[in-house]
Amino acid sequence: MRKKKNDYHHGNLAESLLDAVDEIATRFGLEAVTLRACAKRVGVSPSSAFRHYADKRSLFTAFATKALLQLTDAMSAASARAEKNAADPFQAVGLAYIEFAIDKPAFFRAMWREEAIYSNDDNYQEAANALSKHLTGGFAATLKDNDPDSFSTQELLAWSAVHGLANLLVDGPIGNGDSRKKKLARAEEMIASLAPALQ
Amino acid sequence: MRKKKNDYHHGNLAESLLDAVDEIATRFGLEAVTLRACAKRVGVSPSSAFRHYADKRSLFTAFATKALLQLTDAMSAASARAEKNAADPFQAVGLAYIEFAIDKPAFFRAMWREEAIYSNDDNYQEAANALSKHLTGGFAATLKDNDPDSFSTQELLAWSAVHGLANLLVDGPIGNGDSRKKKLARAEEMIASLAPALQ
DNA sequence: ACTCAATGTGATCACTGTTCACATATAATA
DNA sequence: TATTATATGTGAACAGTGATCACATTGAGT
Repeated sequence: MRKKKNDYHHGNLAESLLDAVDEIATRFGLEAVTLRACAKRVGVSPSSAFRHYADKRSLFTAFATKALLQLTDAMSAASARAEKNAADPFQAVGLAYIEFAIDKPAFFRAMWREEAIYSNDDNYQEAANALSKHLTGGFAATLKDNDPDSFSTQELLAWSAVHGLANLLVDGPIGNGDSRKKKLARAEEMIASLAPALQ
Repeated sequence: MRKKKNDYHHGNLAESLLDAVDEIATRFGLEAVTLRACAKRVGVSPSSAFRHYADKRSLFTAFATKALLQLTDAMSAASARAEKNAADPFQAVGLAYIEFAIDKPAFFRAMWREEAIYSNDDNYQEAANALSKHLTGGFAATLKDNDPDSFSTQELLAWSAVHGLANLLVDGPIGNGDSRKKKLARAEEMIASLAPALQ
């Protein structure tokens, strides 16, 4: 969204660049995301990006941070919805996690890519901690939880299973040709089968 | 290993380049792996790499393939060892998977990086299938298995949990400062806790 | 109306993957 | 053994990349 008259100042470049990352990554893959391509897509000169991000890695860090926040929101929403519907909350939250990975693979891929981001960035860590807290708090308050500040074995198992399937679906040999619906059905099965280990 | 007298022909460039990828990725991360850096490390001109790999992505594909083979071997070995020692075979195989991820993060990261490899490459697919077969065959013959050609829910759960924890350890917020021993202990706990879901 | 900090530009740099004509070594053949 | 053919390595180039910096343009606060 540029202003009408004066194109010189964009007005919302920092955020728009993140959108550009999303669009390019979604269409051509994260590897194809180029600072110049993002700038061009936003309609701005390449060097202008550096007024908002120190370097490419910083841009990716902001993108990953956004991903963490979105996922946290999705889990909260799923948890609330399940509570209202008296549905199984762990099933709902776990499914939301995998749904996010399937629907927004660019965000999901960027989220934990240690090598492409500054994982000690303040905003990033804050978002990561918020997500972790969601999980150590009993996987979004769906599991019994003794110590809210560290992962119990069961919390770790729950996260690992969900995170693992999400990864296998996005970047692995599982469900390659399958429809979204089928993938989610598969995920639902898997999560359900986990129940006996989460008593 | 160069010949002594005539440096002109390297003799084993294709394989040596893969070693260079490993070394550079292990030291500085996969993102830092550059064709020119690999060539320099091997002591050869940058363009010579193209006699053996069509492009950088092909080199990465070969590297990922090597990773798949190594992981398959490690799982086989663990399975055999467990059988000999009458130890729990699933525990052993799952732990071998995570051990591989911890000890060879460069290989583990490259293995399924859909966007950086040609995942339809013949050799890659063959190696991926070999690994999958290991798993659909009952997670390395440790789980009861009805259909060896597809993943049962339990097989999928087992792989997801192990794969997920491996990813969280390598590229995630779990066990960041922890020692190798502590990470493996954590993994062992998690795998053990999975047992009730694998009946 | 004027200043000044914030934001965008264009030229330029070193480095990257890639190509290609050419150089060199090994293997095959005569 | 001498000669050829094939495989392998080289050096100079190319366009595209992230990054820097002096400069241009703007809008907010005085």
